[in-house]
Amino acid sequence: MNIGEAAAASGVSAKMIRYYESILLLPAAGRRDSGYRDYGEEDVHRLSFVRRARDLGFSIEQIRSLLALWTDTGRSNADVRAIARTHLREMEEQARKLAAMIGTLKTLIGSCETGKRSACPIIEELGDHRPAPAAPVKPRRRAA
Amino acid sequence: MNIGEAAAASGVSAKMIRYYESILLLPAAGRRDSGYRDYGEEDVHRLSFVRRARDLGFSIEQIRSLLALWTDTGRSNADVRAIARTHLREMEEQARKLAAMIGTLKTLIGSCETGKRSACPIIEELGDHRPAPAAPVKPRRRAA
DNA sequence: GTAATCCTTCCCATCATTGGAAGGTCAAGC
DNA sequence: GCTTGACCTTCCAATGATGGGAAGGATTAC
Repeated sequence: MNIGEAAAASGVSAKMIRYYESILLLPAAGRRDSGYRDYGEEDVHRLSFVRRARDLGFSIEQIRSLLALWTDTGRSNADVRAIARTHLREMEEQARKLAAMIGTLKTLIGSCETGKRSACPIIEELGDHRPAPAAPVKPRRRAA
Repeated sequence: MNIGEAAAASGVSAKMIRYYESILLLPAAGRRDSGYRDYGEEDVHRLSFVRRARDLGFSIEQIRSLLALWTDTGRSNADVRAIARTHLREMEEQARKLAAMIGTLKTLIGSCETGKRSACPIIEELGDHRPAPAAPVKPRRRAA
């Protein structure tokens, strides 16, 4: 099958398939006389694997490792788990930060709701930390 | 003060300050005879505003709107809330997806933990949806 | 006066993905 | 046959936000 069909079958766009091939995430596809790339069951299978991994938020480099483990029949589950755990920690950290941002925003929106005109804390909070020397300013040799 | 000091005072890197100016997020800074950019209290204030908004995950375009509202003394709290709420919804959606991914990954890691060699579900799940004709592959003439 | 540190502009890289242009190929209808 | 249009090819560029670095001028501490 050609790249368009492989794309439809795997859920990875043709653009992305070519890109993945170019960065050597995927082996170079076979070619027909016309120059068209030719894909088989196995290829679609691998593409689907990549698609699922991307959906789970794995980076290309992580997927590269996972693919190697997948292909390598001698891989150990421990190796796979290690990659997954690392990624899990990253995602949990990301979730933590996101939750904090959401909390702050909710608070601000809530206060703004009840506040009167021109006292919206979203604006005030963002802008009015004036006394802020804020950052560890290395004095530079005087100036200002 | 020059750009380095403004950067330290606001928490926005000099690189970013120049970038923000180039995309017209910030007004062009005044220049000294030397060509150096010159910043004052007001500028640092605005930079801090941007910094805080970025920390809350607002996009540059959203910050552009917020800055306009901030500058505009006639702005209404409702406008500000609208932007904040939109952003909040986006973040909550993002958090939802992230939580789902984390849940899936945790399950996979957990199963892998107890599973025996070469039966790691992380690999199996990702790859073994083999019976997959997977997608409705109509003979030809289809888009991805 | 000199050396160190700042500043300036400009270009490049990232990460994953999409868009488009220019041109070749395939499968169908007439 | 020939046309049509969907498909494929490669290459180049852009996105968003940021960082890295080069080349050269300005400022400042000593």
